[in-house]
Amino acid sequence: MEIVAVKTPSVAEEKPRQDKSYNPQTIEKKWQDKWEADQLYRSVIDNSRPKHYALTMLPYPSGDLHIGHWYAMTPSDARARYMRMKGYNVLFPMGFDAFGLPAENAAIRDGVHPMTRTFQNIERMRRQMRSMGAMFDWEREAVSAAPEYYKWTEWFFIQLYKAGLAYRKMSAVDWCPNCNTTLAREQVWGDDRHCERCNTPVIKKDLDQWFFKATQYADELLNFDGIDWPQTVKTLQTNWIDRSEGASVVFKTEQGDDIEIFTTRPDTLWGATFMVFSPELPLVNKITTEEYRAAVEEYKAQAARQTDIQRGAADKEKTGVFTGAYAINPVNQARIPIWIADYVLISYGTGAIMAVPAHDERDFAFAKKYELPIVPVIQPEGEVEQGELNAAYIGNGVMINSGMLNGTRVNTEKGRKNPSIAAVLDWLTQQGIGRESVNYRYRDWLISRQRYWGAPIPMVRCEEHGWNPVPDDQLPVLLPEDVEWRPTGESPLKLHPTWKHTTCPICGGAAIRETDTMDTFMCSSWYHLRYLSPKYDQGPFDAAEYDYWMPVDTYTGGIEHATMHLLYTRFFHKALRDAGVVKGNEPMLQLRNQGMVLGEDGDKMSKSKGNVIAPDVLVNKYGADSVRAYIMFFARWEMGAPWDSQGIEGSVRWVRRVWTLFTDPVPDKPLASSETLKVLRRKVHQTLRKVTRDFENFEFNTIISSLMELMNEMYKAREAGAAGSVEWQEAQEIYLRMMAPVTPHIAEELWSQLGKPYSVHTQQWPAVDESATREDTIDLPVQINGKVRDRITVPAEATEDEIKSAALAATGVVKSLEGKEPKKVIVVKGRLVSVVV
RNA sequence: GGGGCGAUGGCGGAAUCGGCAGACGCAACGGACUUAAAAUCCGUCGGUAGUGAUACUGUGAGGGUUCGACCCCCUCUCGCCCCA
Repeated sequence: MEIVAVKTPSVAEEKPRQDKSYNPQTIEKKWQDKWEADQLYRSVIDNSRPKHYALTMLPYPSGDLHIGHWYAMTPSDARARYMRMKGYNVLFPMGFDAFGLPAENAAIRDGVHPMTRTFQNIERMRRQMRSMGAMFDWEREAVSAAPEYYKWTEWFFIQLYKAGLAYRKMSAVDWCPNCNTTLAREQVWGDDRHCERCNTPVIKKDLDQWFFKATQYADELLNFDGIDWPQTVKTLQTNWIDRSEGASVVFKTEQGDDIEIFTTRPDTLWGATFMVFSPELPLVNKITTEEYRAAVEEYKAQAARQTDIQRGAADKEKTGVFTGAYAINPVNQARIPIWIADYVLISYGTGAIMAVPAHDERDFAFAKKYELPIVPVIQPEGEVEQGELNAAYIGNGVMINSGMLNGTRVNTEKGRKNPSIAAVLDWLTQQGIGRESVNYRYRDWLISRQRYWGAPIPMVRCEEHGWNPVPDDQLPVLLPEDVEWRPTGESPLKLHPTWKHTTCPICGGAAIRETDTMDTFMCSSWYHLRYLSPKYDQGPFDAAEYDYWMPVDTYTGGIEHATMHLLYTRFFHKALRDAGVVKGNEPMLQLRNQGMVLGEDGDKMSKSKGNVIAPDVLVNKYGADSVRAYIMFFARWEMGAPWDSQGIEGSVRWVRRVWTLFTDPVPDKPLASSETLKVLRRKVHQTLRKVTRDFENFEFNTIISSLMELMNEMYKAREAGAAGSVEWQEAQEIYLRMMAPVTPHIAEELWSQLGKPYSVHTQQWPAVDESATREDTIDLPVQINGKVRDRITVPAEATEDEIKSAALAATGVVKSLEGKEPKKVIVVKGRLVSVVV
């Protein structure tokens, strides 16, 4: 018999918690319905108010809203609400990134059509999102898999094509044999180069594919002027593009074909004693001599098998084989052997390098192993003679063995800042041997996917007229609904009996449609534009809406998209700008990244680990307000942290204690002293100042702490008889307005119970009364040689001399000084007094 | 191997410009209420010594700058991310 140990939560645990009077289930439903009926969150153009476009990354409709979605969305929602109360006309839309592999893979598994599944999932997630109480304007919802959306994704493809930014090329691409599709470079992960979706190691495959000329924008993408983005994202994008300055130099081979190489160190050209080609370089076949052909073929086969391991890893032993061929070093006519080695990658530069073993570590290791010549061309300054090198020399010095450029200084600067490089660049140009050039690791964007569930690439090919875009009046090219799901490696659209047959837009003759679909990053590169006018059919967006709302003022989402979505969308915007479709240089002015919620075990949440936290269960148990509060409270937003099921109790208590504070009958007490009321008012305005600053800075956790602190003070003031005073009333009104962005439902309910006008969410954010925040007296610690020995209380406006004498007169100070004369007394106003003896 | 980010009580975290380290919360412990439990309320809560006031010590480790360092500088250890 099987023994099954299942941890089922007790029924009591799952049931909504009953409370005397606070019942989140009731009030949350009540206000959500009212807000919707009143269209409280409709955002319409209003030229009398400044606009604020707040955007949070749209989710993929995977089926259920995850706690991670809440973590991303509720603080963004709270801040959007805060901005609205600050007087901005706020747009905070939501939608779904609805094309993509998971739905199609599920269809292959169980036969449910991706469209059916996707739209069912969207319906469920919409419902779950409503329970969050977010201020999403659902009238502006956009779904990328809907024909009225992807019509314009196709249209954008055509605009880029017409602008000369889309082209078709046969190329070796990363191919996932499990997903049966190509992957962009950033969709290939890890040391073993696996597919980001299914973890299968990728292989290389040659296919004819569509690309966007993203590299044309490489330099502009490196410029982040005018946008407030986290330094880490800027660094990640900069490293991803990886611009390097150097020279392109043509080497002749004895077999006839020239080969151009890129080098960042043209000043070491005279030390190039051999060349290394990538095994995949087509030229290898041509130059390999008969004597070496067998060895070369064997090495190539071995290298191809190793695509799944780290070929270029620094700690890996370098291997390679000689091709039997020779090249001529153009600077000194030296005859140098050509090798192939797997540490030279076909994807970087031209797939071939000049090897300078004396001054490059990898080349040095290679030369030592295969006993190739090593010729030093940089001599450390001051040294006259070098023995045999036992390591590559990388530092400063002067050029030697370099003909007429001998004696030129070499430093460690890159590009023209290095005098030796500058001199060689000029010399190369003058001699016509090479030219100054810039190389990027960044590649053009591979758009084609051999899958069904994506936006069709709106191109047709005719024997006579080649590739042409589908005319605008025939857009969208609709996906056929009746397709076969067999994962064959061909696009399902290709196997469809009729779909691909069409006519040529030029001659009207028979033509064939492109049967690949677009990378879904194409859909998400412009969704912020579709939100502006999701039902508009004269163009991708309504120009009036664009002019009012764009650019996005605040964009929030995960940092994992740094080199993917966030880079694509910047490229896309710039390309559209040049195609005359949009204005401005950047789509999103301010970016902030949230961290990740981990499982309670500290691991990434996953179904297989069983550590997934379901927000629906929490909402049912505690109410959305408490869940929202805890999400904002439990970690630094940009850091994230493991979930803590016990920790949420603190936020639940806070919400309930606020309820009690506002709804319990006023205690029958004599009115509090004016001092008590003054202290209360001071705390209220100090808290308001802090909360305001924290909202500005996305510091959500301390917003909640400050509100908890103020609540504790209000409880004390209430005990002291503050209730009923003007100060108490002000405290209540400010408190609810501060709370409204965080816990919108309870704030609205208590606001209405106070008899204040609907809605709390359309109230002005309260203004800080700076005079109220000032303290009358201040406590200052007095340090003697850096150790706190006493504390003094002085009037807030005390002068430095008064503070000094008060400090020296303090009993603890006198005792510690033991009659010694202080050498120096430092008074830091409002902070402390430091006495040095 | 290179680059980036980080390390603060049992836990999550706070400390705005170099100025009282540990706000706020969780957990734990003690108490009140209750027939009892839950909930609620009050209190304690970095470590060591002490009945205690208090003293010493303490922000990954070691050093430096400074009247004063979680914060700035140098070296190192560990963790995460990106690139090789």
